[in-house]
Amino acid sequence: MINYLKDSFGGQFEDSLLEEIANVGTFKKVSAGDKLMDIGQYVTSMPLLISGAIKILREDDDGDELLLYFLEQGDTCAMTMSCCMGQTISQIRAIAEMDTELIMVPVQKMEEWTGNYKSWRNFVFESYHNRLMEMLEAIDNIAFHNMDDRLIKYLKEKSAVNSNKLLHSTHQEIAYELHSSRVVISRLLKKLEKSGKIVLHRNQIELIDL
Amino acid sequence: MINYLKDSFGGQFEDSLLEEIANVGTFKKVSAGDKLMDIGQYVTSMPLLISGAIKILREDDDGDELLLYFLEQGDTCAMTMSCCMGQTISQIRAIAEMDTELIMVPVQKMEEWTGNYKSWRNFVFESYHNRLMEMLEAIDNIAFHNMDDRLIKYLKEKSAVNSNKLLHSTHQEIAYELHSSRVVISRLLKKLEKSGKIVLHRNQIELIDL
DNA sequence: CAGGATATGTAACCTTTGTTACATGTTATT
DNA sequence: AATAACATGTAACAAAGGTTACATATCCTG
Repeated sequence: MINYLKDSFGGQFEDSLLEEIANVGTFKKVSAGDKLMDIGQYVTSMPLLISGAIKILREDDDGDELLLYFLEQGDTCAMTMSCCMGQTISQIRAIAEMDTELIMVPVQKMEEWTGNYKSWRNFVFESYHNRLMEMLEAIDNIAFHNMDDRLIKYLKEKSAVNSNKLLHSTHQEIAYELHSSRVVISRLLKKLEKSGKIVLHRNQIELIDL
Repeated sequence: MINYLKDSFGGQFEDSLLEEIANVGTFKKVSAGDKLMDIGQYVTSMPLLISGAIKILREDDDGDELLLYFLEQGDTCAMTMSCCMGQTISQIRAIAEMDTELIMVPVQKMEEWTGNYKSWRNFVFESYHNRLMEMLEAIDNIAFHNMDDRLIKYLKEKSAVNSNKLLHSTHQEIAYELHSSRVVISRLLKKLEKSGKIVLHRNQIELIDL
């Protein structure tokens, strides 16, 4: 486990902290689509991402979803930390975007390290910072941009996270994550295809020139 | 100054920390409408709110605004902290909602206290938590609710922050903060008036039964 | 008090997005 | 191969919100 840790977090944590994490943390593998956390659940450990990616979603009262951002290697979930500290329930849903490896650290340790390790403190603050920035970006997207722009951005991000120009998504799935409807997404995708920016297949979207 | 501090933060900080804050902090009074921070500015001190309220806004490339949330007594600006730590520029605009008193603390101290005072650490984390939750709420508003609901919520919040059922706002101002247009806001306000929930005057809106 | 600036009311129209309905095509199951 | 389940394409329509234009009312200032 210590090697995994060094690969993903070695630059920023002292060896003694890496050892501590390795001692109390548990290694975990999840498959694409697995639900790691849901709205209303209590949070008892925080994840450190070794590989893969996790998508973070918000849901409204009617069960409609909205993709907020992705977590990737070296990230952690600021929401989790936030909830741990306040002993409150999760406000977000976390779903593995692909097969993902992570290390789960019990929340008690988190508090302890925050007092003892400056590097951990910085990591936690930086993590909060990153999440706040991603939330701002999410707000920019929905407040200031039309669905066609949001769709393009979504496709690009999905492609980047998966390191693949070929996306395995249905129109319905995209509609869920953008909080829109399937018909609207199909319409806009078709427009993008007609302008030569993508090619549509069943269950797949090929990014050509976005 | 120490007395102001005790009133607003006494419950959570040790006396020794309160004294330190009083020593290095500078007391500041701002008037309603004053701009405390703008997008792109460097951040060199963090504000602790003693009284009044500050509204936090996001702006897009075209200069259109969106109200994110209010800061009130006992709050601080997580964005500021976030920016201080990372030495980055502000991503938000802060404008005094009313006459406001605050204590400005130099950012260097902030880092130091984070190591030395557990109560300060908790305050910082709690602050991050609160801001993340408010950002989520802002996202819920714009993503999941129509303009009429958002307007009602806006009026209620504004009323609560100002402790006043009579709001001194023009339709144009409201349109800015909700990122809409004056005509739309006038239309919706008129609808609310017709259903007996508010009464409209020039420069003023009276909340009756929202 | 005349004239300009500001605030509001309202109609007509347009664009974007969402909804309903149905057709067609593809995949999986039996 | 027949059938069900799923994915996509598309038309027709509805609703929300944005835009333009103009009328009217109120306030401020010289």
